[in-house]
Amino acid sequence: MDTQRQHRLSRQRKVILQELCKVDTHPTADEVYDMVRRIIPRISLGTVYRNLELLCSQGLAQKVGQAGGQKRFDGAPQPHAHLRCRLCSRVVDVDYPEALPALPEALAKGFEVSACTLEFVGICPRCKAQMS
Amino acid sequence: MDTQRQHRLSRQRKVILQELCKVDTHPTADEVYDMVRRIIPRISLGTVYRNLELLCSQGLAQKVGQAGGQKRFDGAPQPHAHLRCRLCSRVVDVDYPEALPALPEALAKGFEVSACTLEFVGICPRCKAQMS
DNA sequence: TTTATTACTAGTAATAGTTATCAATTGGAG
DNA sequence: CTCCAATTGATAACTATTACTAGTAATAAA
Repeated sequence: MDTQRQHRLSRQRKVILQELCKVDTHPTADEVYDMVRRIIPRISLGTVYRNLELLCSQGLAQKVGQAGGQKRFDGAPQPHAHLRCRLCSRVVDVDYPEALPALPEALAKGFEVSACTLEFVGICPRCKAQMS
Repeated sequence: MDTQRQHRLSRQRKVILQELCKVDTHPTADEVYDMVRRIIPRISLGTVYRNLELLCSQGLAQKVGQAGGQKRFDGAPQPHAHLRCRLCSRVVDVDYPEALPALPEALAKGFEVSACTLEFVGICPRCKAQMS
């Protein structure tokens, strides 16, 4: 564990976070790559991956999406519910009215719980139309 | 869409489902492969993947685990909450007391919602101990 | 029963997404 | 400015998963 390690705010890192926060489409790594390349044309895909991972570990972003599927990133750090399309994998935010549920200590099986994700799965309007 | 396609219950498929249902450890595809190989030594990994995928699509199993991470499979078809370790990726079941939350129609943004996953994320006891 | 058709399998090759490596560059503390 | 660890771009390597293929087994049709 290198908790000592310092981080710097490179131009690349700043732009990646800015662009990620601009959208609520939960882009994949290479969608972020495309967005950032419009500003820093010579940025490399590896840098994008590296920074998205770092931002997640710092709690400035989070990963969403299907287990096993391609990663998608969310620039909103506070927890909120998601709605995922079973067919096209698109993820959209949902304003879940109640607070996200908490887990009673007694059921946590010794885990130190720090977060909770709530995801609804279904078919999005676009895919539903295409199935006609 | 080949909704017409018939399915057969091959020995391989039957054993894969049986073995998956025996455990509550949410194994990865190649953990299932190891389990099944003790019974059908010459089974191929591709067959395991193919059948796990099919079982999920039939609602006889489900995928769990971290977005973007390695797939893990759960032989219990009814929805239930999970507890995932941030460090070792292990997933355990949790007896979440209340019914899983539902999403009001008005917030579904046109999605046809068919499922909901609730996952608590944290550090498992084993990893917590190792960090000392 | 034979024949035709379809689903399935093992084995293997191919793919896609992601991570690791490394020499060169850069941010930021002093 | 000077120095050095953090970071980068480029590319290679890796790993989980999927696709392909020829052969086999199950079911249906004749």
